[in-house]
Amino acid sequence: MQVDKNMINEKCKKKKIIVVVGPTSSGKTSLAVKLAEHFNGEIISADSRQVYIGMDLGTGKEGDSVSINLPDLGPQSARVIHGIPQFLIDVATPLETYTVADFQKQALTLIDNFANRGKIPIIVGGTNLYIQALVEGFSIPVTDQRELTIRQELELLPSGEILDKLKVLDQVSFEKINHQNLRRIIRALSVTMATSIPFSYQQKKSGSNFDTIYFGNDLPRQELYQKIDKRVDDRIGNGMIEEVQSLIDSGIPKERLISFGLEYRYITLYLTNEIPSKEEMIEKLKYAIHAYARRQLTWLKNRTPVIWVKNEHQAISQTAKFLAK
RNA sequence: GCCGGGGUGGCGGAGCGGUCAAUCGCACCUGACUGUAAAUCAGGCGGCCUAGUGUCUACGGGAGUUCGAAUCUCUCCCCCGGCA
Repeated sequence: MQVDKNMINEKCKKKKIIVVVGPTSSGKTSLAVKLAEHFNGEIISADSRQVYIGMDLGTGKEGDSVSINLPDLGPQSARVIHGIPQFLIDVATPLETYTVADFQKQALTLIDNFANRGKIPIIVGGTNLYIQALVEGFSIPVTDQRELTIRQELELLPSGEILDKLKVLDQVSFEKINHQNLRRIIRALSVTMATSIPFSYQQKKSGSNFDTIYFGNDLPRQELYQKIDKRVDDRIGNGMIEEVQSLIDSGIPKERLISFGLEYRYITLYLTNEIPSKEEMIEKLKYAIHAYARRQLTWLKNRTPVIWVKNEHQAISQTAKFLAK
């Protein structure tokens, strides 16, 4: 009984955060801005590509680019829409590697800062891993130079050898991760080797640090695809190809751009003639984005309790209840 | 009109007498996911059901040959190229 009471107190102490998720092109940003306006919030972007400076059209950054001086934290780059700032945009160069762990740390810092200023944190973005890591408090296995070196060495080995090693050192990961998925197999092995602790034992959750409500815009699949296609056409018209060209010109390696996926991948392939025609590139890009949207939905479907809304009014009334409780 | 080539699943495209409900690619559907995650990877994909070495309808239409046809023959329809 006493335990129960503590748990309730604990729960009440948790910070409330609002999270807007959903597939690309589903209108997350505008929903988030509406909620922020309505409930005195500020936005943290959870988008693994919008963090990069100079990748604007291709990632769909919106609003005016500004620098905001936050107490204790100093100047922060942000984009402002209708007076609402969005943080964690333009925080790294495309040559730097920005990871979930960076996001987790920076978002946590910002949430504290928001709390001090009486702002409700609204997390919006398509990178579901980032959101889950933040909300559920993933303790992410350490990566240091040693681990990176081991990883690079492993990448040169034949897959059979890599699998044999993993089987010996971390049976759980060996069984859990699909053997074709070398990227994840190698990461599990390199962490295990670098730390001498099986990767699978290190994937802990500290539990939810927050009292969280999730929203997503509910859209029929066909309508989603149409919006995606239109958005691609519009952005091409607005100079997205030129943006990628200028990234190439500024010295970002083609392989790096290709590794970003979607617009950066397909446009780079077109600019380097690996995809000969513009029409073909655009078609492939659209289909790739459809597939990406499906992956996002799969993720959410099986692990996130999303309230799917038809319009912002539904989200606003649900949020009002959530904040009042 | 004549001479060639061709009509296969939502699309592209294999198959050219049996092991074909039909290789493969695309679209589409489903799933995995803890320091690259817009990444990386896996499965499904004619209908039906008691879900199976089950059943039905299928390779432009029709008629044949054959134990057996998407595969051979005839005929009709339609496309493409050449000659008129």
